Amino acid sequence: METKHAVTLLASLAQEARLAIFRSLVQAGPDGLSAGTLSQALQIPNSTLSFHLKELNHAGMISARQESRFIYYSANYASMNALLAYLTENCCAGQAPCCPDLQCQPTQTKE
Amino acid sequence: METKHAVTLLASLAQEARLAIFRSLVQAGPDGLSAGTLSQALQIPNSTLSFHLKELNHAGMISARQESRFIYYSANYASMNALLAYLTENCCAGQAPCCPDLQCQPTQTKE
DNA sequence: GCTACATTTCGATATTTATGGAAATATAGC
DNA sequence: GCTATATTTCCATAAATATCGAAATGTAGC
Repeated sequence: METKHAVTLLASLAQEARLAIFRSLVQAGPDGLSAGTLSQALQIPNSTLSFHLKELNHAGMISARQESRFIYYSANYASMNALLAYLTENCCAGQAPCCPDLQCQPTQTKE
Repeated sequence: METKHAVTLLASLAQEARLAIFRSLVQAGPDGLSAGTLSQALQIPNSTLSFHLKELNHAGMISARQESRFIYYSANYASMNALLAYLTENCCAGQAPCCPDLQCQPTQTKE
């Protein structure tokens, strides 16, 4: 992953409303939730929510699909994984287990 | 973890220079690197670097320790783990394996 | 094509964040 | 306490981001 992309992904999550949106979608699973459902559940005005959904979608953190008059948003698990792997990449220069706290064991750098 | 703290942690990483700093520290391991070493390695002016180190430190993403005239900064692995766990918490409402892509298997919500 | 509903875009404003030179502060050896 | 070095604070400026009402756009059923 490129650094700039990682920054974009992180920035898309580094905002209270957007983090709440993303976590709701993570918990909702692959089917996701409609914009209206999110607006109601999180008590965010439509225009504000739309702005944040656009940020997350543009970053690639979530996906959108149209279904009837609704637009369903869902978490992009692949992006989340790539981000987590990037953050822990080459931890301690590969000298495991120097970071015993790490629950995740992402693969070493591949590119 | 509280939402606001998670946002602070994410925001501390959502900046190109800071992400580079953090990843350098992750790779350096528990001993960390001095401010001067980072400044030189990443080609960041001292004042700018100091600003970013403060941000990371204040967020709790890194730690600082004085040693002689140098200040060594190191990645806070516990914070990173907590953040990763928070992001994937209660994924798909616990209906594994609905998100087969997830490499990480963080514990379910505990609080 | 009219109506109803879902969602986004526009626009103006307020707030936060990033940058880096110069000056200030801290630490240590002599 | 003087000198050298490491790091931070101060400051002014520039740039990016968040908010949300009102208006516009899409979608579908009749």
